[in-house]
Amino acid sequence: MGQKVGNVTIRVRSGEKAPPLYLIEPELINSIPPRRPGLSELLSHHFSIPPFPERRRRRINEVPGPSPNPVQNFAMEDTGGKEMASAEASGFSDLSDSEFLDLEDTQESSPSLGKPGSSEFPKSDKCINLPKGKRDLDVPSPLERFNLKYLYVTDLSTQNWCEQQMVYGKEIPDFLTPEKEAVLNTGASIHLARELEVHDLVTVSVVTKEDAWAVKFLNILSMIPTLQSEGCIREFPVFGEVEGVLLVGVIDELHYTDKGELELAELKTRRRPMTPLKAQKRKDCFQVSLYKYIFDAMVQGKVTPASLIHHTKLCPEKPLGPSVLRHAQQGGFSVKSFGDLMELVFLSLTLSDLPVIDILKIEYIHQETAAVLDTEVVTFEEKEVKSKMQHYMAYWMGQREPQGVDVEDAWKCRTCSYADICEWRKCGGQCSSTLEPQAKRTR
DNA sequence: ATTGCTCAATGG
Repeated sequence: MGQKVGNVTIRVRSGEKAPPLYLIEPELINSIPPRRPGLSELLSHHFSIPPFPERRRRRINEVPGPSPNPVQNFAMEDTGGKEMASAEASGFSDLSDSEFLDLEDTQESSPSLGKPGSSEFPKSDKCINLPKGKRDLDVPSPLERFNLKYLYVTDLSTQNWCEQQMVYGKEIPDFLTPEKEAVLNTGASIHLARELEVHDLVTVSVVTKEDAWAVKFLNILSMIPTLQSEGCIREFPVFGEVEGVLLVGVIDELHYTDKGELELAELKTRRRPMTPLKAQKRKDCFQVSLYKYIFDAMVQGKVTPASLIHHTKLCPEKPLGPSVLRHAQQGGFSVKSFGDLMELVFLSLTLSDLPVIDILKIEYIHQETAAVLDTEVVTFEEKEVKSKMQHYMAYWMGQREPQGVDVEDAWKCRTCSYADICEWRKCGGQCSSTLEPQAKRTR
């Protein structure tokens, strides 16, 4: 059950000596160029580059599945796994509570991140009278119901597309048509190829959650200097508290422009050579806006180790696993515990003279031809983004029921796996069965 | 789906 042993990927700058072990789906192997040329060249080869035998690996946790993986197998340290499991099961352990006493710092230093009243994390069952949002305390919030300690950025952008669909996706595993799956795989493959243009990937076996996060931290530590020396970095991890909920994500690409502005570039690949619809753009704009919001908070010191620990229930004292430790030392970081590394990341983020993100750019390209279909430069509207986030988080905190799409967006249901069972649709879209008749839309 | 019950994203 709880054994989370697995592998995660670490980003290694090109030119390192560590023999790169690429984590690639077998079917993606052909898409990996031998000398990492640009995307267009890659695509022109129609994914027919000879495979690299040593790269034959799947991307992530290889464990489950009928056929035993030839490559991996992390020695499964049961102790680690079970410790975690029990810690998680208890939800809010007294132990972790005691470590959050200095959370005031977080709050004080983060006026814009997390709203004022957000110190009211569900403190065990002590929050008998939660005034806000008239939430029924007998009913667990969606966050609790799904056992989520944090959300992904893409959870929120999916929520922007259709909240009801996102909810169904959490409840029921999505059923994808082969066509849809192929589109997603191609998209993932293109993104992977682009990532490999700027760095190699190496596997690191992890035993604990702390290890997995440590790898994320190592990636941040190695990417910041690259970025600051005018390099382009891809797949930069971000995390931070937003409206009382921890949001976790990965920025596609960051680089400085000729003018010295820090630009976020998000690539969206499309099956058909059409410009994206408004709804698609709206969702993608929201996604990159969230990235900026979180990244800015990180470099401004508003994302503290304490807040991360608070949400994730990670244990700073936990020693790093051998594999992770090896890579840390290889990177020149003299750290022993997970907490050490976390502090180092905090310092690196805040003391590297990283600016906030100046430009948000989204590029839509055709999967088959790599033709640019559209380029969107997003204006970051903080107020708007924030109010959207509040709206979405209100659902997660159990302060309101989920909503489906508005009538004019009903076309989205055409490709939705849950259309047949969708309660929102059954109610004719606007009426929400259990809610007061507030058919007014908020968007 | 690939795999989750947390190592996010892939697209419509």
